[in-house]
Amino acid sequence: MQRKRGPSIEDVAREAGVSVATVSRALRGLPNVAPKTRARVQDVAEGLNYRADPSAARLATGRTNLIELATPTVDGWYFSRFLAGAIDHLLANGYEAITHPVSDPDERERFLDQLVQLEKRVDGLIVVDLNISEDAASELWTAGIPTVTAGFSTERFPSVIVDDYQVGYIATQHLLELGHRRIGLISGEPNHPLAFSVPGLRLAGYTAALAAEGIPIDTRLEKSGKFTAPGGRAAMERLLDLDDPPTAVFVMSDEMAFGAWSALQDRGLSWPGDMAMVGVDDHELAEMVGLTTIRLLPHKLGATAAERLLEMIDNSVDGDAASTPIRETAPQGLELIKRHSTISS
Amino acid sequence: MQRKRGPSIEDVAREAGVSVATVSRALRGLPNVAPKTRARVQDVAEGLNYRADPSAARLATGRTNLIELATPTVDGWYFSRFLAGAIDHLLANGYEAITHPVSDPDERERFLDQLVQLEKRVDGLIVVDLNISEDAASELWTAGIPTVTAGFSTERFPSVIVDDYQVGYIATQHLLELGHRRIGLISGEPNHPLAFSVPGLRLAGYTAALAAEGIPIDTRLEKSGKFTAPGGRAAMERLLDLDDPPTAVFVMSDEMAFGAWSALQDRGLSWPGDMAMVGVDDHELAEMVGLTTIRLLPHKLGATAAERLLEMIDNSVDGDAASTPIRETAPQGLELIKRHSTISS
DNA sequence: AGGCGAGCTGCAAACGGTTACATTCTCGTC
DNA sequence: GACGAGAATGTAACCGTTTGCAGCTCGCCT
Repeated sequence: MQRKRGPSIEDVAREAGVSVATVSRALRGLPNVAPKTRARVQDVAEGLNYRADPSAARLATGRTNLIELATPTVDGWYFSRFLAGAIDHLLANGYEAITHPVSDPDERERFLDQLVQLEKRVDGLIVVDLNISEDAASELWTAGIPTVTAGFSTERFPSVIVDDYQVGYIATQHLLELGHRRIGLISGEPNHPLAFSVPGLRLAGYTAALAAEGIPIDTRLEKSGKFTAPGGRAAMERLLDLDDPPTAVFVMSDEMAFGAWSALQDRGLSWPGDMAMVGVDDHELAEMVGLTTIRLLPHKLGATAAERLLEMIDNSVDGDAASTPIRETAPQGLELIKRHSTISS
Repeated sequence: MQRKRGPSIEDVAREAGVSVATVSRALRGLPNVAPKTRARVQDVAEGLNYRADPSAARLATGRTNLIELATPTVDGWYFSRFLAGAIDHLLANGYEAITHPVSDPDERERFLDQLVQLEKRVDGLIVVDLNISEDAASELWTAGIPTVTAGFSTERFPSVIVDDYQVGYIATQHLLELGHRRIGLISGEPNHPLAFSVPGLRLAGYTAALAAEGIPIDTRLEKSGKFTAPGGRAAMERLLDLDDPPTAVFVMSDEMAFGAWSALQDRGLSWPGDMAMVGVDDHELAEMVGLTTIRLLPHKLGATAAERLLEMIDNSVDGDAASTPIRETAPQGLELIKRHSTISS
């Protein structure tokens, strides 16, 4: 039960009175085609409503012009912007993007198992925050799948990462500079099966900043939850329920921070007086509610990742001269945006 | 300069001592293959690290197992959730999703021009809120590209839509019932080049609800801006700058409403006393700030659109018996979620 | 006039699967 | 032991491009 097939290159060739080779060359804009021939071929193709079948071209060339983008979700604030940045860049360079959310542990398992299946399906792969093991990376490598990772890095592939340790450090240091000494932490799930390293690194930065001031770590001030507003809200409630709540808190994402903020509201508390807060991301709404945060610009990160990937693909064409993998850290730098959640107006 | 090619089906056939046809059948799980033969083939394939080339299969079968998803953006709250819902459904049914953001007018022009190019590239298309003309739809139809539209509808293709007229009506009616008589409107760009019909329909509902109460329309109370928080904020500021601002406002999206809310905050105003507000979407944060809103569940809409598309594809296989296109309105109904932005606690 | 190279074009072999149709087994049955 | 049906397998055409190589045509130079 085949789909109806349209005209093929052969039909165009016949109609135009040339060979299929010439049609192919003419339509793809290759040189060595007489201008009038090209024009005639184009006219015929137009008239016949001819459209080349990419599957056939892919089979012949071995290139698909498809890039796979794997992210934990497609609808989180951070990831959707990362995707937007990456896709824009890909589209501008003649590639199409296959987006592949890998949310729960099961899916992740399946995804990792079948990673290498991507071999002939796509020209390249961008993996965001889904830490793949070095073993899996090796498989990808030997399978010859150009890959760029974001949010984590492997031995052989280029990566685009945020210095999450610095994120934690800078945020915490800011609170310390304001005189806070009891600083809480609202973390994304640290040992989530997706095992992305972001929470761990930010925690390390937070811890180090405290240690640098000689402040003992009190793990009761560390709460975690999902990387969402409700997650942040629940975590903040648990902090507020403590006998001796912190005076400030570092929240690992703005969305969590919004949730945390609403927990404050519910109890009639406000920032920065009752609780200073710094988030991460610089969500559009952060400015609206006056949340101090660290700007990450995921859109730009995505674009950079795509850029690196395309470079990698271009280079792998001539000679497998795979130079040392670039680990590109926060191409845009980290910017702390100070607002009312830490500094009273 | 070809990419390195892996083992082909022929290599497997030789090694396993069978024909390529048998390998093909064995690996795809077709019947009429002796169990032991199948096992041997699988072993050999495994040992050789064989992976079928989808391009070849696509060429032979004419099916790509690819679906294109075109949306105005990939990172808006509504669209990213729509995509998530659609992609989940597609993935679960063996399809991959190509996401294609079409944001600015130029891109839209290009997209519409090349719509028909999708013919042999994908098995189906979902177009969200990018009103395509009936002409373009006809082209798609004659090109035989199974399509489902969302957010708008065309003559021949199934569509999944929200009753945006009702959205406007219900929201406004709610405000009327609370006794408001001067009700403002904060709209998404009504004559945005993307020309999606959402703002227009919601406006019509708003207008009708007012008319039903015999309230004259005051267009000075209608402001519009981008479908974002800053857009909503700016619009609200212009409303507040009026000599005689409204006592309530219907805002066409929650994100805009958040911006509008922050404009209130800036002036020391609060809802529902100074300004009652109802939004649309039921964004996660709506609950946190207590925003009354109309729940849309884009995730479910996306899933439904994908479902309809796959049905359409399955049906078009046997007989072109294209039954009358289904126009499916808000499969989940419209729910008004009442919160503090309209009803004091 | 003959030679030569550049510019165009064509031929035909891949690329790697799928599948209609033909062929060969394998048994149970009479 | 011949027969026949159905299961298992093989043969080969086909899907629609790309591209290396060869051949042809001209104009220009000597």
